[in-house]
Amino acid sequence: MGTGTPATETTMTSTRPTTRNTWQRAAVRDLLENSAEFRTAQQIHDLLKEHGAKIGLATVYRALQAMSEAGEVDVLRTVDGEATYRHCSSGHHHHLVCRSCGYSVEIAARPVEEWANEVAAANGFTDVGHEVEMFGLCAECSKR
Amino acid sequence: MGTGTPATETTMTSTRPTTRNTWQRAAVRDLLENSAEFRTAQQIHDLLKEHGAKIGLATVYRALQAMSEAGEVDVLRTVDGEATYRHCSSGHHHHLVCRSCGYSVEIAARPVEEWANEVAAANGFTDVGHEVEMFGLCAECSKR
DNA sequence: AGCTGCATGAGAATCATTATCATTATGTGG
DNA sequence: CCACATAATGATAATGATTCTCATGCAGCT
Ligand SMILES: [Zn+2]
Ligand SMILES: [Zn+2]
Ligand SMILES: [Zn+2]
Ligand SMILES: [Zn+2]
Repeated sequence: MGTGTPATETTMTSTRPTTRNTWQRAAVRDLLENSAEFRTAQQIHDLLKEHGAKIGLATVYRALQAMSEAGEVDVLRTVDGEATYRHCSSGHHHHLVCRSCGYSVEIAARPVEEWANEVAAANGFTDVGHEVEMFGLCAECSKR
Repeated sequence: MGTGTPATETTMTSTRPTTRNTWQRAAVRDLLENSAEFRTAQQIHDLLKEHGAKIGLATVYRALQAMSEAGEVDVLRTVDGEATYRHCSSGHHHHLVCRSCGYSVEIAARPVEEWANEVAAANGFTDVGHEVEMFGLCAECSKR
């Protein structure tokens, strides 16, 4: 996987990622950083509006896209294909998600990582990645 | 949630799922059983038409939906949320999929199953299931 | 303050999937 | 073999999420 490098060089002044700081993106980021649940773009949009933010839906989508490309958020698909986003710690990890309330826990899976690589190699595959997600009922939701 | 139970009882004769055998469904089933790749509904539709079958796209979707509910095929989502289908052996298993040609291999993961259960229990989760899929380049596609 | 260009927002446009609904044909029973 | 009840089909409209368009706005810099 290559790293996207914007090549907008004019002279030799600034080589910044040319990404601007708008309150809209900050709002999306803040909301995600204060939630332990996976949410859809539309849910996020609704929540922001409830908080009085006058932000467009397209902007939310763009912010989420940018953040996911930057590795700031993880994306999961619901059974019917909807994308859900959650702020996540950097680095490789997986999730244990409550299928009732959306609460999720990040989990490391050292043994699985190795197993995955072995299986891949044994089948002649290269450049292999994997997706491991677990769904269940959290302790809270189990008490019902 | 909940299990859909067709309640079309007339007298007390047959409680069959009242599912009819049409050549269209047979065609979809046949095509899938002769392929080791995950395909989208539209790809399947195209392939069928190329084979001279005069079948509607909606019918393909319905056939796939029925088959997946019956556990005859597995469904995977591409990164952009498209559903792909493949005929699969019955029983729990996972996949190693080529992200270039779609070729895939079924894999058992005994160790992973146990690991998953442990992690789930350790976090107080119940009724836990998991999704484990691996994506890479198959031996063939790697030679390029 | 003045510029430049990415970002925003409202709505149109896509695209996959589902719903309609009139028509066809499967499975059954006579 | 024929008639019937009805699930299945197919052409098309509808839905819903995500992306694109483009005129206007604003962040970053001089
Ligand atoms: Zn919960
Ligand atoms: Zn991993
Ligand atoms: Zn391949
Ligand atoms: Zn498993």
